[in-house]
Amino acid sequence: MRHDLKTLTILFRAHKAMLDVMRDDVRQHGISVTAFGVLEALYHKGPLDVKTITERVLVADSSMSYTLEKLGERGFIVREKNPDDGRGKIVKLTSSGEAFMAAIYPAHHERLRKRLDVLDATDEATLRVLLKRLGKGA
Amino acid sequence: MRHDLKTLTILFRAHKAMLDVMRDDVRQHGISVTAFGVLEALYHKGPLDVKTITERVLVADSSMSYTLEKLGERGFIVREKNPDDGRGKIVKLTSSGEAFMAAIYPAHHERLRKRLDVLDATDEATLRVLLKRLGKGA
DNA sequence: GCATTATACTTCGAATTCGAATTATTTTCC
DNA sequence: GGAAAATAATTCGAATTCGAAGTATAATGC
Repeated sequence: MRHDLKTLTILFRAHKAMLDVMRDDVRQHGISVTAFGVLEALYHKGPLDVKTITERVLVADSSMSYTLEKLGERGFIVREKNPDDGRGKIVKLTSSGEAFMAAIYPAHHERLRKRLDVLDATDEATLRVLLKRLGKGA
Repeated sequence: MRHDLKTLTILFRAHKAMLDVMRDDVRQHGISVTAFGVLEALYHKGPLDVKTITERVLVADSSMSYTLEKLGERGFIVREKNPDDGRGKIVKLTSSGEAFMAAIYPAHHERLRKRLDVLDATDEATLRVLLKRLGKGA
């Protein structure tokens, strides 16, 4: 019990379960989970630089460039030079991207939230504490 | 606190943290996390059919075929027809695969286990219970 | 026992991922 | 104030991923 890695297996399984819900959901709208994550960040936080988005969405820098390119082609975002730091870019939702999220986000949120509701409020809070500790590492 | 999806963010972050530890570790041995997962299953459980491995390793069937092909090319596994079910195959470690795992597994295990040790035994047990509930879903 | 349906696995093509190298800009610090 | 190191983002090629379709075999039900 104390020195096996079963906890990891269970963590990965829970992650996969939630990821699959997300994937099934966003795929109907022709978008990847990563791309959705980008739109979601912008939808909730407003314009952000690429670095900040990447930190939130947890992919490699190069994957983020790819994803932003795709979202740009689709007309959901634009990238502008950051006036405060010439190295960076600011990413914004277009009105089309905004409309897209307004249309699909509520149902998406609802579906995931329902899934989380297998835990009561206390358990959910406990889970957060423990996972945070694990995520931070040493 | 009760109807946001922050718990998901934290879950994904913890998952990513552990995955990155795994990736850094196994990449030094020129192997992917998925391929390592296959070898690990076989190393601990003995010969298994493809379906069983896929359930443990959590990838699409087609990804498993790809991974097994690669592991075969590398001489770490063989696939044999399942005598009890003509549709299936039994996957076995070769002696080379066995030796590979014997060489690298202990340090890998140790590294991950250390990471889990940020939680004490009680917390780890609690985490398992909660994650299991989440993984099962409705 | 034969047709239907389900299951195990593979193949295929396209999308996404990563890591390493590159470019451009900013920060550090002497 | 200029060289060296750090940071932001992109490009590139290769590896891995997925989902859909295909093949082969087994189980089901009539």
